[in-house]
Amino acid sequence: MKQTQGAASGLVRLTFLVQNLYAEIGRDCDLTAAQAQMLCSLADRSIGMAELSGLLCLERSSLTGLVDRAQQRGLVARESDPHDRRAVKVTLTPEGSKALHRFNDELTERLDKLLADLPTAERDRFAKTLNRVIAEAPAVLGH
Amino acid sequence: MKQTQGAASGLVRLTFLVQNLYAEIGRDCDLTAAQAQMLCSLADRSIGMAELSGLLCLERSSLTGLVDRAQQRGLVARESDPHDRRAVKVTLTPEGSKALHRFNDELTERLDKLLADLPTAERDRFAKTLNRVIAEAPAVLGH
DNA sequence: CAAATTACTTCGTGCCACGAACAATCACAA
DNA sequence: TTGTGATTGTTCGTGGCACGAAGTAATTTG
Repeated sequence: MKQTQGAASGLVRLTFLVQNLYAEIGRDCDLTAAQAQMLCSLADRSIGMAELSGLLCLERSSLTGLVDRAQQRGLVARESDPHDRRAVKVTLTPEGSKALHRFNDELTERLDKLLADLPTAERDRFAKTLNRVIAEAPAVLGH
Repeated sequence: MKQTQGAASGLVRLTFLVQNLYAEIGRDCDLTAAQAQMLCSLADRSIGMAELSGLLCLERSSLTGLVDRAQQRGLVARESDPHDRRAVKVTLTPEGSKALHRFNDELTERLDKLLADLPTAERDRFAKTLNRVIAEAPAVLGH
C-alpha cells in the first residue's frame, strides 16, 4: 500500500479540494465559480471580450453569456471603446469590486489556514515550486 | 512588482491550469470533467449512490443525472443490491474502464511532463508537502 | 404495526460551455 | 476609393451540470 502518492496524483486531489472551496465561498458571496474567476481578471483594469476570453480559456460565445449574467447582477459593465466601435470593454462596477474583495479575502483566509500548519521553510519551498511549475505550464500544457 | 506569489495564490492558479487540462483531455476521450471524476471513484469497486455523492461532494439529485448520462453512454451500469432493495450500486462497464484508463494515462503523462523539469529532490519534497496539505484539508475546509 | 429514516428519483430552474452562423467594423491593398 | 479579408462581439440551438423541493419505495425502529 502506497503511503505517499506521487506529485501528479496529489495535484489532482488538491485541485478537487480547491475547486470545492471555490464553489463554497462563491455560494456565500452569491458568485458562481465562473463569475469569481472573471472578476479576478478584471481586478485592476478593463479588458476587451477577446482578451478576456483568452485569459479565461473560454470561447467568445461562452463569455458573452457570462458577462450578460454578471452585468444583470450589477457586477460588471460594458463600455464602448472610442478607438474601435466593434470593441467592448468589460469593467468592474463598484459592487463587483466589493464582491471580488469579499471573495478574495475569504479565499485567501481559508487557503492560508490550510497552509498554516506548514513550517515556514516548507511553505516557502512549496510556494517556490508552485511558481516554478506554473511558469512552465504554458509550454507543457499548450494553449 | 511581486516576483514570487504566495502559496495560496499559486494554488489557485495551478488549480485553474489543472482544471483546464482536465477538460482538454476529457474532450479527447469524450468524457466530461464530472464523468472523469466519477469514473476515478469507481476504479476499483462498485459504490452506492449515497456514498458516491459524498465522495464527489454532490447532491444526490445531481448524481442521478450524472449516472444517467454515463449509463446512456455505456460507461457505467446500475446494479441492484441483494441486501437492500432500495440501494443501487454503480459499476464501471468494460468500456467505462477503458475510457478511465485512457483518461488517466493521458492525465498522468501530461502532469508528469509538467513536473519533469523539477529536480528529483524538489519533486519529492513537493509531493510530500502536497500530501500533507491534503491530509489536513478535511479539518480545515469542512465538509 | 405505525412512524421515522434511508436510498434514490423526478421535476423545475438556472448556469455554463460549445460551435455555427451572422452583423458590424476595421485594416489594407489594388 | 473600393473591395477583400480579418477581427470583434452577438445570437441561437444543444447538451451537460448542479441545486432544492417533493415524491416513492424499502428498511428500521419503537
